[in-house]
Amino acid sequence: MSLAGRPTSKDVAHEAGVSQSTVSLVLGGKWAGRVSPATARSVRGAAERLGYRPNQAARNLRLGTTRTVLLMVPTLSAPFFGPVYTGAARVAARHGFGVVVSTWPDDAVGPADGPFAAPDEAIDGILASSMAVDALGGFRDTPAVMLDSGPAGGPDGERVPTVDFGVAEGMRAIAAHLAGLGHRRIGHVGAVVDQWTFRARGGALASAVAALPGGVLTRATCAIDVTSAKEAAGRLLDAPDRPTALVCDDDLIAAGAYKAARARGLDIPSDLSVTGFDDVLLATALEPELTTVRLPAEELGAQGMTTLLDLLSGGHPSPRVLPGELVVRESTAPPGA
Amino acid sequence: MSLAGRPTSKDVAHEAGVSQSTVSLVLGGKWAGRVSPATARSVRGAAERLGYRPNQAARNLRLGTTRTVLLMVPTLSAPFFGPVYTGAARVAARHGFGVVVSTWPDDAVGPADGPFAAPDEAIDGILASSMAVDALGGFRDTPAVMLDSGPAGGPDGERVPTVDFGVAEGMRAIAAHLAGLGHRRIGHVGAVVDQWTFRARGGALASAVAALPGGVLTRATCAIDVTSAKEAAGRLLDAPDRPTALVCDDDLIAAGAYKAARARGLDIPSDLSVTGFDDVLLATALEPELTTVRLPAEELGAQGMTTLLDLLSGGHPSPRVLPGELVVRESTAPPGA
DNA sequence: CTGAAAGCGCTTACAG
DNA sequence: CTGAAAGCGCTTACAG
Repeated sequence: MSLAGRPTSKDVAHEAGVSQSTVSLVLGGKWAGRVSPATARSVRGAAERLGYRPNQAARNLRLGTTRTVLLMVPTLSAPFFGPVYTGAARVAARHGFGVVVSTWPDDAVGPADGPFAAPDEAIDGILASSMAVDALGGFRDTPAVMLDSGPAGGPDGERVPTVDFGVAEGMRAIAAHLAGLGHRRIGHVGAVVDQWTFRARGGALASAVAALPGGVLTRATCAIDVTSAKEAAGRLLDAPDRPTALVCDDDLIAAGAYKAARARGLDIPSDLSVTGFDDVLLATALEPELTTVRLPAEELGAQGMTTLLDLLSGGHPSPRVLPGELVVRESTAPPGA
Repeated sequence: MSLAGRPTSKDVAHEAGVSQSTVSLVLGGKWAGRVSPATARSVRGAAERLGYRPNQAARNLRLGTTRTVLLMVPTLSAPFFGPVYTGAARVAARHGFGVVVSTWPDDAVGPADGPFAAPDEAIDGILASSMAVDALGGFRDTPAVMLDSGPAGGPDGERVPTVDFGVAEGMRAIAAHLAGLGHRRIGHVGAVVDQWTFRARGGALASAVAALPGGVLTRATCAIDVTSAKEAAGRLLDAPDRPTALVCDDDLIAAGAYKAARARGLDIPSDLSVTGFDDVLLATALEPELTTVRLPAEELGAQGMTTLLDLLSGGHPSPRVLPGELVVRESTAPPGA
């Protein structure tokens, strides 16, 4: 065993009484028809006994790969992206890959290579989540998978594998829930963020309300923060024929809508129904607890990594869609209940 | 230039008309007195022109290091740890280090090596955040820095460098704020989590109230979730001589306290003052906005990584304490206001 | 002050 | 079916 304490393939070879090549073949799973089953077995046994783990640096050097994937997210401070990372890192680890994160645009060094600067480390692939259109500009040559960025994924309509949430379907579930309760005048508090998911949410809601007999949709937009959301929701509530339900693009926006309602003496849900989107921790911390659509964030990361690994090994993964789930809590009720 | 498109130190050597060794010496910053300034300058110029970036895999293989640090956190789903990672990764990247995350105990494979299983990848060091005592058991031989784990950091009282928040000081600020408002009967809704930070919070509050003339402290504990917190706060509010202020160990617990108060028809802050701890997004989403102590999570990660890097290069970093900041919002007022 | 050479631990043609 | 050898790109004694 090497002095540093960590056994190498040479040690395994010595222990098993074979050559280093044979060890590599067996442990790399490429021995079929090239090494006798008995030899293979003894190599495995030796590796096990020694607690051998291949040196990734050597492997990477030899293969010219890094076994590192870059996850690009808008921010890690929003509660949504922690789980995305967790899911991605979990499946990456199972395949001996590491995940480094870069946030955008915060950490971008400059616009030289497009929105993103080249990463410090060399990487094998990119997982880009919730990006604005064409954000991937500078990385045309690196295998990439786009998450939560729409089925058209990729700059210039190039085919990039995608994993998305079924947000339109989720929004339709909210609209149906509200319609079933008797709501007809719906207010949409939308996020002014240049991301596919918000366009999809807005579009789905508009169609659903248009298809509803007597349905009327009003709309105000805001940034995804409580103050801005409160102000936008207030505009909707102060209009004549105020809506009986406010559909918010995000749970945090719903928190702002709560404040706007309370400031006007409106009770939730008896005077006003409110819905969110995402189902983050906040949803059950609010009072009343928020009716919203749960988006499986960790699953997005996991499926995204699975897709990227497939792509890296030469596959042609097809687009995936992860359904959202309507979670009915206490913030919705029949109008004037 | 190598075929793959990425220049190597050989390419730089050729471009500058020197040997590979000289390139390595210059770019590694070890040329003082060994290479002439003129040569050094020309090497730098060549590297710049070619856009040379050293191959980390080769460097790691040669040096026997991985330039990878493991960040261990209880979970990435709590809003606190995303920023910790961000801060750590930011300073790591500046030094060519990557950060991999493992959550505990979720991802632990088994108790064979103590609470933590050996990581898949070889690593150079560990950053352990908010761990229970002795959680580091299995890693005695790896350089580690403990974050948010108390100044006594490390198993068996071994000296492990630490970075902590000034939570006692923060809790004293809350107590002083409440005392200044006129509160004497204080209820503590504490987290039943085996972490230093919560013991420190509880201890500091107990001392502060004990030192307050006429001060009376009651106490209930709960898990860090809204339902459990609501129940614990309720017990305090239902006791005779109910407290006029509830000091909560965490912002999420404060959200539960809000619910307990409302369920009893108590207005915040006129009937009851409530404080939180951490200042996560939730604090301003609640109504009224929460008075709390801001803990610089991203700074914790950044300082922790700085400390670990210092340790890895042979230094003896001394413990650091990051002060928290009292943020007074709308959830506190004089009793009976 | 500068260069030739060894070697980190792997994988993969190549030869037998 | 198995082994000897080359080489990935670095850093660091060592020789000059």
